[in-house]
Amino acid sequence: MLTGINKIGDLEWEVPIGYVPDMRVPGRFFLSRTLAETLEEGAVRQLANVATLPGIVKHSLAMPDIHWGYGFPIGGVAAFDMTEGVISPGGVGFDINCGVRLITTPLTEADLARRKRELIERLFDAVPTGVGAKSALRVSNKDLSAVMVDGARWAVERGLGTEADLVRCEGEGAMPGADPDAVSAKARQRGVPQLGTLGAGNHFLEVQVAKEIVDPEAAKTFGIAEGQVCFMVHCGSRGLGHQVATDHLRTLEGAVAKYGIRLPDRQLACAPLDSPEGRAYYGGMVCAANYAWANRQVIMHEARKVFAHLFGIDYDEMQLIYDVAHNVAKFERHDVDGVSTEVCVHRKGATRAFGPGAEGVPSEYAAIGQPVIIPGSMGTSSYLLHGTTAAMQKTWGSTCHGAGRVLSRSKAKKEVRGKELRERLAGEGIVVRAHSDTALAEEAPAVYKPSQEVVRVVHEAGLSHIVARLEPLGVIKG
DNA sequence: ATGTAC
Repeated sequence: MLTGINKIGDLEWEVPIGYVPDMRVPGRFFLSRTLAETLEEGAVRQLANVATLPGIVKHSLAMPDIHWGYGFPIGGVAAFDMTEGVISPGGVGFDINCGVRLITTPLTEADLARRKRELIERLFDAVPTGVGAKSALRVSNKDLSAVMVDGARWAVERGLGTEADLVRCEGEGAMPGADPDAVSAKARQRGVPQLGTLGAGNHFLEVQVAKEIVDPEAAKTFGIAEGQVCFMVHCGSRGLGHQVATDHLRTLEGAVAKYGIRLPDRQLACAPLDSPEGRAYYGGMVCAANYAWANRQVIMHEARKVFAHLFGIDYDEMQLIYDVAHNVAKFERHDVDGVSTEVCVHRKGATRAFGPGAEGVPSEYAAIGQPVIIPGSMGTSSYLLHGTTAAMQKTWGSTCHGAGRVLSRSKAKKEVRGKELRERLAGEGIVVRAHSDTALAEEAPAVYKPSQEVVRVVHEAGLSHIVARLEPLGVIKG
């Protein structure tokens, strides 16, 4: 699996120039021997292919949850310079701004005890789930334009959250540069009825307990303590983001020839950052990213109401720790050979992990670094970490995003029985609520790389440091 | 991930 790849550190590997033709920079990825057993040769080739793109700076990177994706590998990170560089939907993913947020409650596991099943049922009723899920919100086309520009703020201004929530979102829950004109009527049509819906696949809303505090100082700063019940929301931009990606891929496939870009794989369709096509994709992508932040904000609001009603606690006692994007391209300033330089960082299945003092980290967290939230697969631990200076130096301030899939959905359906899985998890005290047992089978823990191993690698490689481990108590899924 | 296929 690692033929032609050089080991350059305990957990660090280099894909040399020449691994595929026309590489401009080497590839680098972070992986343990254990994870190397499931490394796909195709994903490494994709990492190398990304290194052929114009304007790529330093390295084509991948995190330990690397696996095969559309064009770029999932777990991939790549930065492009502002003059020669390109922007590529394949480097972001179809689910633009898929991401995670983590919220604390004042409850303990004992407080939930007999009402856990009821809580999960109420959450399942309050948050629409499933592929075609429709929202209870009535969003007009004009509202949608505002959502695409203002992101999470749109929801907060309508009473679906607090100002404090916004400070605790990456980029305060919105990115600049939204261009609603770069979002097609079809994308709008898909987005209007879906704001505040969870979706399907690996998306979830999970009730968890902070089982283990690894870094007490950081935990205190983030406001989380051992034994505390939390909940986590993992979802993205739904049909709107998917449509934005699909629409712009088509125009960018045309742009590749227009700008004379040679690609080893047409799935790497891209355009210069400073081109009409590249700017249009960026503007549309930002709209979808902002929609996703509003989406997670609305879902958190609905879940807070359920907790407040069921347990008689105050809305404000449920504090957002942070919200991270793990599928997005952003303009950021980073050190390039000792010079602070603006680059376009693509993170596809990778989480920003800015370290202490970095610009963009909320002031209350500045001494620690930003919170990094890594969801586990169903029934396995999730992790709260913090960003590091090493990540700033090695990976454009990036770390992993979770457990990569190792078994396809079709294989999972053949090998796992959803009903048995649900019963087994119930035996472990984990209440699962979904529309179908088939949907559960596709998301069985066995079809994912072990998240604790992925997290161990980023922790030991210094790309982010573990603050707390969270165990699932109950989960709602599509 | 996704009105799970143009």
